[in-house]
Parts: sequence; C-alpha cells; structure tokens
Amino acid sequence: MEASQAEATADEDVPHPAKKRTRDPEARRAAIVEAARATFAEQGFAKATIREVARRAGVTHGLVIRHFGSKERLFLASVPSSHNLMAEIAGDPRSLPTRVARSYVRRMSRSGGCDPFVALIRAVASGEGAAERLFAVMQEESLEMYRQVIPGPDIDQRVASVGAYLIGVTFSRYVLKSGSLAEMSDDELVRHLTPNLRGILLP
Amino acid sequence: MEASQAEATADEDVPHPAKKRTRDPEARRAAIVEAARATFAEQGFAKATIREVARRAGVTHGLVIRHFGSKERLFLASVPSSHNLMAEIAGDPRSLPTRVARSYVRRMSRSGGCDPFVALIRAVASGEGAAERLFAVMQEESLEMYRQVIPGPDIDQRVASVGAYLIGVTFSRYVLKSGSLAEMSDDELVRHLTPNLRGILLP
DNA sequence: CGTGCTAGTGACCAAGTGGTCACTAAGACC
DNA sequence: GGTCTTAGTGACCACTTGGTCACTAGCACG
Repeated sequence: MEASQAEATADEDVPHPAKKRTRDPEARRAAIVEAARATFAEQGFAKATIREVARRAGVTHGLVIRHFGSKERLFLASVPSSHNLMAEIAGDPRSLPTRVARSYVRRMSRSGGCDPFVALIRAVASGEGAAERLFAVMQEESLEMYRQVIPGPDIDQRVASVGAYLIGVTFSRYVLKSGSLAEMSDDELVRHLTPNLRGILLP
Repeated sequence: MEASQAEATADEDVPHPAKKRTRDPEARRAAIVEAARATFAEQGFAKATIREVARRAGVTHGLVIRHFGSKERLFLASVPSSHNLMAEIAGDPRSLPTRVARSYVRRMSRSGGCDPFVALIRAVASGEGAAERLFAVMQEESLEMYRQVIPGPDIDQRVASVGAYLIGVTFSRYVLKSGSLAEMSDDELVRHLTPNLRGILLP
C-alpha cells in the first residue's frame, strides 16, 4: 500500500538499522506464540496476518511458517490446551457462582483483554473450522466438570447458558468494548455477575 | 488457491450456459441486498467476498460495487436500520422477560439463522469498525426504550447484561451451532430463556 | 427506426495473502 | 581453524481480494 518505489520489490523491508542475527529457536518460538496470542485476540483469525505476527515477534514471516507450518497451526499453538476458563469448579455448589465470576474476571483482567478466550470467540465468529471444533471440545469439557458438582436436572442447558452468558459478557467488554459492561471495574463486574450466574445455574 | 489452469485469466467465468441480460435495477439491488444479508450472516464480514455475494445474486461483482460503492457500504445497506431486536418492550414489566424471549426466538427462527443480528455479531468480531459503531448505537437505542419501562436502579447494567446474554445465546445457537442451546427447539428455548432473563432484568 | 441513457459486464489492476525455497550465517563439535 | 547442522532470511510465487473502467446492450422516448 505505502512505500514501493524505493527498495524495489523487497518483501521483508524494515529499514534494517543494524543486523544482529542470533540463534535461539526456543525463545523465538515463544516470542512468536506470544505475538500470535495478542494478534489473534486483537484482530481475529481472518484479519490477523502471519506477517503482522512476525513483525511483532521481531522475525520474518518465513520463520513463523517454518516453526508452525501454517496459519491455522499457529493459531492452535497460540491457544493453550488448558482452557480451564472455569477451572475452580469443585467445592460447595452454593458458592460456585461467586467463584466462577471471580475466576473469570481475574483471568480476563490479568491478560488485559488479550486472552485466548477472546481470540477463540473472534475466530469462531469468522468461521474458522479449527476454532469451532476447539471451542466445542472446551465447552464439553467444562460441562463434564460441572455435571459432577451441580445437582438437579437440566444441568446441560444451564451450564450452556452460563457459557453463553460469559461469551456475551466477553464480547461486550473485550470485543465491542462499549456499554455498561465495558465500563465496570473488575470488582463491580464480579458483583454484577455473581447473582446472574447464580440465577442461571441454580434454579 | 484452487482451480486456475483452465480458462486462462478470466475473472467472471461461470460456464455461461446462456445469456439473457435483462434490466431491472430495483430488483437487482434487492437481490444483492438479500444475498449480502445471507452471506454476511454465514461467513462474517471479513470472510465474505463481494464476488460471492454477486454470485448468489446472479450478477457480476462489478455491479455490486456499482450499486453500493464498497464492501462496507454494502454491509451497512444489508443491515436494516430498524434493528428493534427487542421491540415489544412497552407493557407490563412483569411480562417483559416472556415477551423478550418470545420475540427474540420468533425473529431468529423466521430468518433461519440468517438474521442481520448474526451478521452484526460476526462483523464486530472480525473487527469491522462500521459494525462496531452500528452495534453500539443499536444497543444505546434499546437501552433508552428499556429505561422508560423498567423501574429501579442499575437499569443500564441490567439491560447491558440481557444484551450480552442474548449475544451469547445467539453465538452458541447460530454461530457455533453446538451445545445444548443449539439443540433446543424454539419452544424449549423460550421456556429456558424466560426465567433467566427475568433473573437478570428484575432483581 | 434511430438515438440516448444508463444498468450491467468482465478484463484489468494494485495490494496483499499464505506458503515455498534457495540461500546465509550462527554456533556446536572436531 | 575447519566443517556441518540448521535457525533464520527474504525474494519469490500463485492466488485472492476490493475496486476501476472502457465497453456493451436493454429499453424508453423521439
């Protein structure tokens, strides 16, 4: 788009202020994963580009491909397999809602909106098959955990509803970033979420 | 990416079984809008292409641009301005949850998942600025309507939460299409949604 | 039957994509 | 020092995308 007359047809063409090529595959890999995590969370799968990830990681896009093979596999690698978004499930069912709210808010707060959960939502929304499968599996897993803790019928539906609610909250707060949910402080959000989660989870 | 060796460099290259060029700008425009609505709902803004929309509408992509100027304006034109997703608000606050649930389910059911609401969610998720603005405005509008009907403090937060919940439900049911929410019948969904909406809306 | 207007076409373009690959050079081992 | 492996590069490719534009042909009007 910009700059083309100079440097002819260079592809990787940062001004190259100084070159100090160092070797450290592990560190590079980690840097790429980190960059990918942020990029996918911010832009979504479709809009994010390998080159952008590479730029943020301070490498060339060729290396990204070299390490991960493809954009899809890079994505998968950037979403940790332990997606226990609602990990702290075991315990007294009565305090479950509070714990879920707290752990959700803490987790999102820590990553500052660059959480893989956001990336996953964006990827699913842009129709990425791999993300859809991953999301579904993740859902099924947490459902399994809830089943062992919560009593009563309709557990599946209620857990699905909690999941949906959390997805919607994440969408408003970290994707849309507008509206009351986006403006609340972490503590306010916990206070707001808890009774709603309780209402959905335990009738 | 696929298919390229045959037909050299043709751009619009359906086998052209027979050509009968007719003129009817209004109908074409409508067909394009319809096709765009479906395409954006199914693929999201980023993944949907003007050419795909054109193909579905049975025209060339040049015409789409001719009528709408750009992809973004096509998107805006395909999302009706009256987004009263939660229209039937006026009335007894006690029955509000039921009415919201029913009108939501009816609306989504009618369009069979090709509702502009889905397209909007997908577009926002893929980071389309115009969609974000539209969505925010839409939210603000419905908030205004709720304010006039529901009593008590924290209306903004509660309405935002209802919105988030509905976004999440839509996401699970019409985007992800997996999990309990996706498997429920319309009636079951209404029965499931109502108490939850009540819980969030009226404490 | 012209003739003019413009809806509709499709070749074309610049920009950018994901992915490939021949090459370069860092650094471990001898 | 040499040499060998391989992390890392960047030119390149095939292809797609949104958008342009010179042209073509329906159709209303004279």
